[in-house]
Amino acid sequence: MSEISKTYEPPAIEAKWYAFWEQNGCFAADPKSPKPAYSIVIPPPNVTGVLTLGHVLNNTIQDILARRARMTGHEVLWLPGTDHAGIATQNVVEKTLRKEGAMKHRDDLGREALVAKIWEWKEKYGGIILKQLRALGASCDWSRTRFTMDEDYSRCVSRVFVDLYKKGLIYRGKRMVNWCPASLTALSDEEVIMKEQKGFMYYFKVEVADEEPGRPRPDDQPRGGGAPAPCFLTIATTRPETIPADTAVAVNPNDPRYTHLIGRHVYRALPLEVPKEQRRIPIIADEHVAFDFGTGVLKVTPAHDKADYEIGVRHKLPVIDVLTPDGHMTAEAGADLAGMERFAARKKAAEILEAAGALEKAEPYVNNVGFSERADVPIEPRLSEQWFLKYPSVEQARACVAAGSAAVPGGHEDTARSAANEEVPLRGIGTKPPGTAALRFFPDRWAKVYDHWLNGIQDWCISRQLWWGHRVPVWTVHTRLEDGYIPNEAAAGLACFLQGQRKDVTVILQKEDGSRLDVDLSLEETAPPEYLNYAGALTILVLFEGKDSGLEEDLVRCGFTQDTDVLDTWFSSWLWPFATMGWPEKTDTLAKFYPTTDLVTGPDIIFFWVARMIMAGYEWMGELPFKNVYFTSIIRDKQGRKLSKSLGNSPDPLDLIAKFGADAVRFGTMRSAPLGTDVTFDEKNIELGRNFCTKLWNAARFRQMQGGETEADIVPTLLTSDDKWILLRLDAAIADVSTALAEYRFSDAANALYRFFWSEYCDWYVEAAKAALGRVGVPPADSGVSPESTNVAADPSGNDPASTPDVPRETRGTVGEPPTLPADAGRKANTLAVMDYVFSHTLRLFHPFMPFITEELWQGMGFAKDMPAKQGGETIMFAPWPKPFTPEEREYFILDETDEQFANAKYQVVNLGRGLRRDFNIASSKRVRFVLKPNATLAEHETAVMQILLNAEPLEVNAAFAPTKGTPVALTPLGELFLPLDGLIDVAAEHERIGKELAKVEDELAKVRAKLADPNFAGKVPAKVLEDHQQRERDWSEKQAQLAKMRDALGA
RNA sequence: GCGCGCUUAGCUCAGUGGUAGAGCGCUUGCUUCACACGCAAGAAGUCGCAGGUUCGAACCCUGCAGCGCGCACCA
Repeated sequence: MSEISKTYEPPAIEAKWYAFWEQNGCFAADPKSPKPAYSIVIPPPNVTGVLTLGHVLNNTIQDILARRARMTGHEVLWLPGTDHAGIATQNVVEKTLRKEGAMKHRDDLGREALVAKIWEWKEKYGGIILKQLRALGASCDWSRTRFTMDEDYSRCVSRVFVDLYKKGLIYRGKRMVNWCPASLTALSDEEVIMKEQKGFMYYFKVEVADEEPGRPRPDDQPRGGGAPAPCFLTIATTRPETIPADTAVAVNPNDPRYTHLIGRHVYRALPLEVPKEQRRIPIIADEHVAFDFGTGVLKVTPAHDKADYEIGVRHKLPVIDVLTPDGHMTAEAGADLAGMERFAARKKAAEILEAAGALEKAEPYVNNVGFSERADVPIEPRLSEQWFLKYPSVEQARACVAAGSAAVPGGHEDTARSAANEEVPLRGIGTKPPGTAALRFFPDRWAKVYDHWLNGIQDWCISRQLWWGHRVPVWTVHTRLEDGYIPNEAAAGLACFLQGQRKDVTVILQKEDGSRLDVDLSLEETAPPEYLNYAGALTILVLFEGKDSGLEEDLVRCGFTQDTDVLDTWFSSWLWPFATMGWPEKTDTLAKFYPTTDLVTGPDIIFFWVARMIMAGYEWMGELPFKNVYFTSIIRDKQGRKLSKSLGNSPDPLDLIAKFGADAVRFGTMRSAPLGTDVTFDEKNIELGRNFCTKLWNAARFRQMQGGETEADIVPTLLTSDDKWILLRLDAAIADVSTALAEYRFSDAANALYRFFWSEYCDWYVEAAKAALGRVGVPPADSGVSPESTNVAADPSGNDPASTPDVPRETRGTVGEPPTLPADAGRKANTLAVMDYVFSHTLRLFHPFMPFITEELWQGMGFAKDMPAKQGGETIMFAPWPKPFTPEEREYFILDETDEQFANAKYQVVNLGRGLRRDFNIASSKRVRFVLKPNATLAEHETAVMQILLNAEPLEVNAAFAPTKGTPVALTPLGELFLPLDGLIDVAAEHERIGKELAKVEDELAKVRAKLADPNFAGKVPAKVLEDHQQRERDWSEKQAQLAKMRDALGA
């Protein structure tokens, strides 16, 4: 590290080390490795996507997990890749093509040409986000990058489709689905987002029909109290434009207002030009109708409402469709509305009703409307022919999830994680008995959400009317079966051949009603009676996995056509954990790395992806695809809004990396994103990360300036109280960070590191160490002795004041001015050794969070040289993860609480002295005389440390000090600390100052005494608490006595 | 409607029964020879409200209010 700049300059260093890691295969996962496996699959970002802060958060966490796992001796696979993201990608490319004028509508290009264009686009832009992940430092095994439309992957998709079809879980049917009029495709329930919409509730009346034979008109038949029955019914609706599609009016069978009308008819209000008699629709009774909503009369529109469709099925109502796929009115809606866009038509329909005198009122109304997740337009319930899946392995998926983090026993390293694999009793969720669950969610509250969803799932609509995606692998021909023969000989012949010769091809005969005809065509003569008995429409379906051009040609020649739909993107994503590892082959990779260890993803795709992956894992691998799921925070802006491109509140992470450095972005993000809560993005946090990198950099620079050998052995007998203090603080930090990481509390880990390094190591230890190091650049008094020769006559360590002999170099009581402070060579070397020890461990703790700067310093400071090649010698990536001291190590370094307490007492003296400075307006840069009247013997070294930290000149230690009346003084754990102010004494001011402090002390004393005086307290409190309070009482009262004495000494 | 979460310093948030914390911001003083992306010292909180449990509650329980989210929806 020559020519070290004052600030850390990331770009060159990041590029250098990333290339180094990649070139040296540091990210590569070896299935043959004897090390235990750790694996994680990336949630594949959209192939056309660019990096967002959400990705930064998510992938930094994954990288931290992966990097730490390498350091704890695991063979790590972090598998990267991208998702073809059907609708999103096709939208993006279509939009671009339209903008370029290459087409107006996708039909202008045609399916093949458009798909080719999207592939071109993918090749050109598909790698962007993966490159951006590299800039972040992600340690993915790039050689294994997968794409959900890779040939192998596509084969997996068609394979599971065929498998599910054979299992009878996939079926095609005409159903009400969520239709997106913008993307022109069906959507799954999960792709619909309910949003509150302001609109109107329209009340309109319809005339009850004039009578059929034998029935009186309603107004001829007064009920009960003699009030005439209405000849009009009033109906409330938010969608008047669908009136032309109404095929009934429904009331609750138990609603006394309307029971007498059930079975009669009304005249539908629209379209006006249709003769009245053709608008007659029945009044039916259905339990679904609520008494108290609207007027209690429901218009039934089977074509355009899910619930109405079901009513229609129950009552065998006709279906009239008045909406085109792209959301315009059809001719059936009537001349006034035909061709209009649906929302314009709504207004128009209301106007028509009003003009006709049928509209009673229109009240402002807020209701929830389903929106298409991608296109952000209201969806239409629409009756259409789609493919559906009955979810597989639902019961296992429900049984496997337990509550997470809270149940983790405290501990380091792998305790928490291995607990997940064992049958430890965990806090269960819902009805699950503890111990049966194998999968844990962090934070655990998502388990409930997951469970709730699984409880009520509906079949999954998996077909999409798009072109970009996996085409449904089903070829069909429609024919007939007559007298046991299929007239379409070519098709029959091919089907027969396939069923007999091609075990990899599934041939299914389907009857008109959708049921299967279970027949082996190759054994025609022994066909079962069912085959011979059935005559009628027949569909031959051919299913096979992967691509087979020869077979496809044959199928086309014989009149088969492939289904035109593609599959929902998630129908491929749910296979991600094993389809990326070579399934269905039994690969080494699967054997070693499946099931994966952790999954890190956003809670927004818990249903889309997580739940379905769990089912797929059980269904095809027989076990869970991962052991722990960490749900990331959602990042919001300062106004609490989600970050989004359209709002313009989404900073480009690449800009942030360029401005602050990748490590700063990573650290800042992690520090501010706690487990389980949303996080507000603030560039200040990234700035903090940058500042912290600079601090780390400079602390390293300071160490380098001291010279000396790197990582010399520590001589325990030479350790000062400061040395022992920092070693113990390091020990605590190692434990804290390790535990926090094991429990997925990344922000806690980052905070622990920040606090340790900045507030403890830099603020106290480095400053205190300057006493032992002497002045920078000035050779120690006995230079010439090599630093590692620790046997030279050295000052005994300062932790035993009583045994401190005369130290000739230093003047008694007053230490010389700092610039000439001499240092003992042995102690200096030992201090450097301690610094190196702390530094090398700290860098390792930091590495998962800040990979670049830690590698640079690891190599630059020479720590790598001292390690075995594969354990830190080549890169910090494989350096062993620090462990807390063993009891033996504690004993070896002679670490105990006394040293820690003494160091703390010393730092308290310093704090109090600095307080005096402040109170008397003495600049911290000005060296002033302090006098400590000690309450015990102090070693020279300890005095020197306090002198440096106080910036005192001199710090006089004088047990017999007799201050001028009014000299400012502070009570410290090591004695009275005076700040003599020659000639500037203000007795009154000092009197007031002490009076204030005394008041504070007396206040505290009163509080603790009140507690102790309460007989309930002493009687019921645990012994430890009682002792603490008693000690507090003693401390406060001692301080009170001293302060009172000081005040009295000042006189009135 | 059901469920979940949040409410602590000006801001963002830690804090699972025993003396209220951090970062940012603010105030004051410092070009102290690693670092002004820094150092030092400060000011600043009836811990959302009301009850309860307890010797003791920011913390546990109950209720309420406000904010956010998810699920289900009645046209």
